[in-house]
Amino acid sequence: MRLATFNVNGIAARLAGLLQWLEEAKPDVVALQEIKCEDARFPRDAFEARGWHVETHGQKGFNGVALLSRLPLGELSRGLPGDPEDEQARFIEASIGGLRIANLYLPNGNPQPGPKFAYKLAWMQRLERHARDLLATEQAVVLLGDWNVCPTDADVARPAEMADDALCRPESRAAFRRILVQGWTDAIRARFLNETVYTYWDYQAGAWAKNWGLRIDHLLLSPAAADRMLDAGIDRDVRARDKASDHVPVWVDLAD
DNA sequence: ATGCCTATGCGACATAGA
Repeated sequence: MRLATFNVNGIAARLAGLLQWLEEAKPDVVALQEIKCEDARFPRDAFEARGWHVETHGQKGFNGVALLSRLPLGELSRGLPGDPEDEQARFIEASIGGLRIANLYLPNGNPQPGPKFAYKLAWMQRLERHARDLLATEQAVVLLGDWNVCPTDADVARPAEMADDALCRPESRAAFRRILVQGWTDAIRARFLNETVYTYWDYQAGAWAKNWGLRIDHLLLSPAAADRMLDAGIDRDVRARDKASDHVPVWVDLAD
């Protein structure tokens, strides 16, 4: 079973490219971030016509997440628990084929310091609590998405230039680490232990051509899920295509 | 030190991204 995460940076702008990648990569479940549309405007028909089950948690203009699945989705929940006042669409979770799949779009947090960074850290604190609850089920859980955190300097092409960025701040990294050490496996880092791999390249300054990237899209596996991991990868060639997102698809294969 | 690019919205610039 192949599970993937892909920040599409606008589903309307990315529909053709996403459909092409789905045909090539043949994932079973895809977690999308930054669909940038309300639920009613998500191009659900294009996916359903190709055999996908679709669930969305969108909002106008910004943010928004969705799950595509070959199998039906059950026990659906929208929004990260812990703050009923939070109106940003950044989280959707469902059960698919015996797995619990949680799709997140973690706040960017820039500029830092400031209210956006405070929101990021508060959101991560809520995520830490929810991640602990998910682990306590002892189910196979995959917590995947755009985390907007570079876990270490090994995940940043130009660490000196990024040192004060919200994606690299010690507070962001500590919050990520607090979740990781609960017992999650970072699938990509486990697969590429000592390799330099990125999942995002800025549109600006020729970042792709210079391989000035970041590793910010992560798949965290609960112990029961990690036991089933067969392979993981980053479809980096997608970044070179016309009308590409600034992120590329990142995936893991789990034994059935 | 800053902008570099891209997407969206009721749009002719502003905001957000990372």
